[in-house]
Amino acid sequence: MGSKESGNRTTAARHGPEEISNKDDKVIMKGPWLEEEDSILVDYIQTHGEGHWDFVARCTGLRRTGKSCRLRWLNYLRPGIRHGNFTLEEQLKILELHFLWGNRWSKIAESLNGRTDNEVKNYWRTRVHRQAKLLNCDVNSKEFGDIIRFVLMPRLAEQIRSKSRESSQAADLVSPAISSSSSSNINLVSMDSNGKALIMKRDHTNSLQDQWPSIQHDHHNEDGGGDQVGDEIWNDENVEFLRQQLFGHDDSDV
DNA sequence: AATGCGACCAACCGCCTATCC
DNA sequence: TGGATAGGCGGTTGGTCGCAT
Repeated sequence: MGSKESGNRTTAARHGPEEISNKDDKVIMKGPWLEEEDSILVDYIQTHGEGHWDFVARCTGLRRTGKSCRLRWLNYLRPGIRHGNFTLEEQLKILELHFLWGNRWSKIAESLNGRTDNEVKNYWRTRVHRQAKLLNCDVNSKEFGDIIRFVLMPRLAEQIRSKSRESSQAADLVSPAISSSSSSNINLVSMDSNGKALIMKRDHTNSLQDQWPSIQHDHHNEDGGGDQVGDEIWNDENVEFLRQQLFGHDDSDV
């Protein structure tokens, strides 16, 4: 995901696991997993299947807790896991689904092929929180939620559409964003010819799905993904755009 | 070259729920 | 029915890296 480190990160190579005695005086390992531990776990699960994690930990002789084995498998070793940068579509989907479901990371992750809840959560807590801070907003505030839904998301949708057009791909991606559930009306957003957001009040009787069909992701990269360098929604251009929408002027000191 | 700082992310923690006995 | 246990999930921590100074 991040540009700083990616791929098969076995941190134990740099800083090994630590032995801890638990309350039963059994030694358990904590910290980064060793490659050897990984292969033991993978071998076991390929033979016996997932589940019964405490049993797995005991049977394999891994001095890990069942929980630790489960986490390592689900977040790292499981087949089909994709690491690397989120694509624009994935980032947009995260914003959309977070609006719908809140911090239901595992539920959101289910909708993103090969991504883990941990990755989605980390994305939200690093990127989104940071941008909220830069915009002087509380990430949980209605103000920030609105600016994401009514300004950033339609803008991204348009960017994705143009990109799809460019690459001659079908791109029936996103319809206008919808307001927070706390509001009695639903705000519909579109953009004027200058790219300025137009926020309109809507009747709340229209269903969410009617107004904003789900983003389609069939076309996204299945073979490793996250390779679209530069597909960062929080780029300078978009952040500046958000600032202008929020504060109505070019204020890069905010 | 050394240092400080922010970003990133793997792994752990603690709570909640489901299941079993 | 209720206690024990395992699994699942969201929140948090801490190590590492890259960049700025």
